[in-house]
Amino acid sequence: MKVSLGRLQQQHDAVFRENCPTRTVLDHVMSKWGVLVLMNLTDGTARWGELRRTVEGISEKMLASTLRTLEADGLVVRTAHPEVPPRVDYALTPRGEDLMERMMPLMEWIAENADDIVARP
Amino acid sequence: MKVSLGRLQQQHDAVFRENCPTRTVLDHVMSKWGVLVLMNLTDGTARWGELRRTVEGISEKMLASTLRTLEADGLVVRTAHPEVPPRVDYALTPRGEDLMERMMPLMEWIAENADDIVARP
DNA sequence: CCGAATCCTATACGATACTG
DNA sequence: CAGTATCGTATAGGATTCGG
Repeated sequence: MKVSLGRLQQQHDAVFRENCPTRTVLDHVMSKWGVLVLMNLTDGTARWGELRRTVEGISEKMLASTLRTLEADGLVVRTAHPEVPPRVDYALTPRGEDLMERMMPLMEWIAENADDIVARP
Repeated sequence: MKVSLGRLQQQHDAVFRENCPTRTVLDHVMSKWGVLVLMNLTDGTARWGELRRTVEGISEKMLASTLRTLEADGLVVRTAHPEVPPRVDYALTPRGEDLMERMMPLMEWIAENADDIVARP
């Protein structure tokens, strides 16, 4: 079966040019930690420490940096509660949820096929 | 709207554990160059030099390494023609096409929203 | 509890040159 | 044409400490 590029095909040239904004978004969203953080927000709001534990292996530095990037992109929203001790939680924005709707089928496929792919001869 | 993790939800813990094969596949497939190479194979076979030009900005080293990884994962197949001068082309395997069917909607969304995301205040 | 700041390391990546 | 080999750099990323 042939998958068509459709209107992604730009002229008859490179698909995403070097300074195309798509490259930037791609690097944010498809980054090592970006995907995992987004995934862990698909089932609702999560606190900082929660993400820290749930996204196994992430360092505080990378969590902070990833969240800031995603927030700047308008995919994630940060809410700080004026309490002591401080409580901050993160959630997907509508745009973030929109994105994740397209990403979930992909993630499911990867989850289903990962064992086969990694364990090949 | 709420997007559910469905059967991706493993127990009630981390979504993809640290040594989960999914992490590996994720790093291959969602890598900076992996996506772009795969994209450029969705509309059919391409030769090495073709990819080199089409995937704008990729170095020979990264193209080679990316292709080898994707081939090892069984997502891309390499065909060398015994000619002079040599001709080699790359194409998606059935598994690769299967993957790209899930990835295309995501890429289309990103392409459509990239400008908005990058140009925010 | 939620981060920011600092320091340090590994490796991803690019540029170039070379070969069957 | 289709790569491999080598070298050098930039950046991602980890570990730790500190502050609000």
